[in-house]
Formats: sequence, C-alpha cells, structure tokens
Amino acid sequence: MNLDSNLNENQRAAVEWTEGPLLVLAGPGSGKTRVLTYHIAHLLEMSPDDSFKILGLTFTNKAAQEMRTRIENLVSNERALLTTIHTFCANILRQHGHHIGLSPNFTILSQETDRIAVLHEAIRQMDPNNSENDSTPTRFMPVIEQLLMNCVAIEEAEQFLSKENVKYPDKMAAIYRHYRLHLKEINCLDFASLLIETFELLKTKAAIRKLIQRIYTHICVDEFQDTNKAQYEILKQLVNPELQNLFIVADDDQIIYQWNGASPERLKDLSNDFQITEFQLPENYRCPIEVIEITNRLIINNPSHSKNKQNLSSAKSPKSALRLKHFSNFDKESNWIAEDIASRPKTEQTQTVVLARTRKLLEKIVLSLQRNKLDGYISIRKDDFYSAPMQWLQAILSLANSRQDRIQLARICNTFQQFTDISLNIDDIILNANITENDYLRTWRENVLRDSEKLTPECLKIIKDDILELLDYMNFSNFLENTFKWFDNHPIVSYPEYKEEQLVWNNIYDNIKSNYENKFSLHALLQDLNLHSKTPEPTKNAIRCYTIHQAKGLEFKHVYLMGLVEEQLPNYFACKKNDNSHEIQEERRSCFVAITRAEISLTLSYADQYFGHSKKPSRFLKEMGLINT
DNA sequence: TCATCAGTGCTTTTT
DNA sequence: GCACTGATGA
Repeated sequence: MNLDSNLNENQRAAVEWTEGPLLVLAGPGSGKTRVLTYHIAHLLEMSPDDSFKILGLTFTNKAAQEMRTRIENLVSNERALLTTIHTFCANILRQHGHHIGLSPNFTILSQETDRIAVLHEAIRQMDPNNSENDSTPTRFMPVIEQLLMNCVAIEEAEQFLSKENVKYPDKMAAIYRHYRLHLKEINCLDFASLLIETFELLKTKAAIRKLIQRIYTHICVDEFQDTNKAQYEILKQLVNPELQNLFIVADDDQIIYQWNGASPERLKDLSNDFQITEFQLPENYRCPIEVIEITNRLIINNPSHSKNKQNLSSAKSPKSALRLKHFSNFDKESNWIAEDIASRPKTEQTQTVVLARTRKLLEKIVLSLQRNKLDGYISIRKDDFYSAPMQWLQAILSLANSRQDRIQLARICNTFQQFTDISLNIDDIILNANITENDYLRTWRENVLRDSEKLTPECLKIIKDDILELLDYMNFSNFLENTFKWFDNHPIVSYPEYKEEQLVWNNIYDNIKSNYENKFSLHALLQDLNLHSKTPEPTKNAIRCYTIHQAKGLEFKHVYLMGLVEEQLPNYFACKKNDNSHEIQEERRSCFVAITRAEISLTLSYADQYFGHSKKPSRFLKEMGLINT
C-alpha cells in the first residue's frame, strides 16, 4: 500500500494517527471515508505480527460493504471487522445473551406491525380487562421508541418521561417495562432493543465487556454525527479505557436525522467523555467552486455551526456549473426539469439525480419524465418480502429456527396454498402438533405429505427430504438450492414481484457468503435477512429521484434540487418554529447536504405555486446570495 | 347509521 | 388544496 500516493497533508496526518482518541471533523467530499479506510489499512500494515483486532462500525449495510471492499483493495485483511452497529450487537447477544435471558436463536422483528403486535400483547397482559381500543399500541409506540433510543433503563423510565412532559409517565413506564419483558419472554428483539440489551449486557457483565475490549483494541466509527444516545452509550462501553483507541469521522453540518435520535449534543458528549484530538479536512474534492461558495454562505447562518470550523475550499477549477430557475407553478417546474434531463446525452442521464425534500414532489417528476419517454426511479422502503414464494421460503427457515412460532406457521399455510394445490388449516396443525408433541414445522410437513399426490415431484422431494434435513440437522443448503430450482420451473417465476425479490435475496445471500466465507448458521442467515432492507436496486438507465435523506453519502455528476420554497425546504413544521430553532437549522443542513452532492452541475429551482398553494422562495436562496431580499 | 360539514394537519427512514 | 377526522343533523 502506498499511502503517499493520493492523500493531502491533513488526510495523511489522520491516516497515520496510531494511539488515543481522534475526531476527524470534515465536510462533504473531503475524503472522510477514504481517511477511515486508509487508517484501518495502515494499522493492519504496521502490525503484521500483532493479533489485535479493529472494529469498524457503520450505520448502514451499504456503508459497511463499501468499507470492506475498499480495505480489501488496499491490504489483506483478517483482523478488521467492518459491520453495522446492529449486526455487531446482534452477534454479541447471540454469543452472550443467555446472561440476560436471551436464547441464541432469538428473532429480530423488522416489521412495525410485529412490534405493534408485541406491544398490544404486553398491554393486554398488564391489564387483561382494560378498555383501551386497538389503536392504543400504535399511539404508544413512539413513546416506547423514544425510551429505547435514549437508552433509558426500565427503572428510570418514569423519571425520564416526567422530565420530557409526557402524559401519564407512570402508566407509560409500566407499559415500557412490560414491552421489554414480553419481548424477552418470546425471545424476540426489535432494532432498538437490540441496542439497549447489548448496552445493559456490556454495562453489567464486566467480564464480557473486558473480553471484547481485549479483542477489539481499536474502534473506528463512520458518520458519527448520526449516532443516537443508545449507540453512543454502547460505543463508550466498547472503548478499552486504558488504550482509548477511538477513531471517529463526522460532519456536524450533516446531522439530518434528529427525529431519529441524532443530535449535535453527541459531538459535545464526545469531547467531554474523551480527551479527543480534532483534525479537520476542509478541502472539498467533489463540488464545483460556485457550489462551494453558496454552501459556505448557507451554513454560516446556523448558530450551532462551529465557529472554528474551516470553510470548505474547492479543489476543482472554476466552471459555470450553477443554475437557478424560477417558474409560475410546480407543473412547469417539473416539466422543465424533465425536458432538461431529456436533452442531455444518455450517458449523462444515468449520472443525474433529482432531489426534493419530500416524496410527493418526486412523484410528480416521475410523471413528467414519463412524458419525455424517460424512466424515473423512486426508491420505496421495503422491510420484508411480499411475494408468496419468498415469504414461504423465509417463513420455513424462521420456523425451523424457532419451532413454536405461530406467526410463521400462519405465513407458511397462507402462502403455500397460493402456489400449490394444498390448503391447510393452521388450527388443525397446532392441534395436531399438541397431540403428537411434535413441533409446528414437522407437523406441517407431515400434513402436506398426506396430500403428496397433489405435489409436483420437485416439490415433493423438497418437503420430504430437504425440509427433513433442515428439521433434523439445521442444514438449509439443499433446501435453498432445490427450492429455487423448483421456483425457476414454476409459473410464479413470471410474477414481477417474485423476480425482483429474488434479485434482492441473491444480493443479501452473496453478501453473507462472502462475509462468513461460506460457513454460516441458520441464525446468521436469518439475522442478516432481517437486518437488510428488501428495497430493490434502481433499474439501469432510470433517472434516480431521491429525497435529500436518501441521497446522503452519495454523489452525482448532475444534481437537480427542486421545490426551494418556504414550507418545502425548510419544511412546513420548521417554518412554524422561530428562525433559529433547531428545526430550521436541521432544514438548513438538509439543504447543505443536497447541494453538496453535485460533482459537475447543480440546478436549483422553485415555483410560485405548489398543489394550489402560493409559496414564497426559500430563505435559503437568499442566504446563498442567489436572490435578493 | 350515514351523509355532510367544519376544522386540522401536512416530512424525513436506517437497522 | 387535499385528505382525513370528528361532530352534527336527518
């Protein structure tokens, strides 16, 4: 690895940092992730004979994958674990969770509806004859999530809620307690409790904490500004107190997830809790100089922007790259953008993105693009498979892992009848299972085999042999291989939803195979499935239409940012607050994130009317010096 | 019980 | 300005 090759002086100083806590505070396009990956590669290369390990934590799977690939391109790596904080916590709990009453085969609840169902049951157990209606759990969920996100212990919940002026703090604290206990009772965890349970395990079990601190002597964190309280508390438990090798990259001007628990306070906590050295990387390698100029003018308006943070400087030569367009209404704005994109060469179109604060604006753009014979892609969040075959497949694996799970059994019965001629009743199977004292999956299998003449030979083999192998030895490889072969020869293969989901499955599965070097348990497979989004990749040649939040961390040759009006960007809620409110500041950071995605050109636009409403130009346009006050 | 009306609220989403 | 909610009246 040649470190000198393409690092500037500031970057190299950060990369070569070896001991003690370091914060690399740097703006967009300054090479933060590069510094982080080079730093890890540097540590590995400098210590060929040592056995210490490096833990690199990210928030998204995509970022973790990106880091793994980048490091593999630099050095051979057996000692750096690059993973998301959720995956890392899940793995700790699989290994050590029995100390706090969790079996290693616990299920991760990735669906909101499953969490609501657990909360509902918890409330019912607490007070069996309560008069609350069905919407109660949905209304209470945000309070539960707030407690979990803030890492509040069960005993401290009431006090916390009183301070936050939440209604009925005593009652809510009791519900919180029951929710957490009920989750453990049914051996399930949601995303937030995955974190809080890990925190409590590390805090109370010193031996486990010290073991992990001895193994991972260096902790690195990407995009630290997005950490919520619970994640930060875990981080503090992970850092070896004697060594304090904590390497953090962050940008306080890109905190746009405050509603998700991120906060500017976190960086303050960091400097209070550690004797941390701060490096800055002010050089921007991404954006044109005109974009950098308006970026600096914009962000200076945030009172919380650190005064000692250096302005961004552009490493690119000046070029006309910035446009501002004004229209009488949103229709015209949307059509103009679509036409302008259509007039670009095909190669440029695929490197173009349309950004907006909300989804609603993006939907309009897709229609305008269609009118210009272009395909627009809006990514829609998807946490689970919807097609019957993929649901069936996942439910079979889940039920093999957790044999008394009624929800999975119901899913199996319900989906199987959609692509075979066999329709089974759930209650019959449960009754049958209770009589024979067999588990649900075994009983389901036996019931299906009674109707075996209705099955194709391929399917019969799967039920007879492969599921039996799964049941007896937890061996799922033949089951998966033969099931996909069966699906491939089945009419379901033509369902567009199945096709799309199979691609998503392949991506996740390939990922697991490479991370575990082909050897992994059913737990690990199910865990990765639940911790990965099922959102399909954008179709090739489609023009990507993203919300600002979705575009964070990405870069594009040509960026269109539309809807630069009051009550859009800044949004309706923030406009209700005062000018220096943290809501307005967060919207300003959103605008900052959006414009700094551009590599070659940035087109800003606004209209006088949106959906029949008259809107004023965004205050941010004035701040950037693009319109007069 | 249903039609109608006035009033309100409106966003971002990884794991 | 539109979608939704809850109150009112037939």
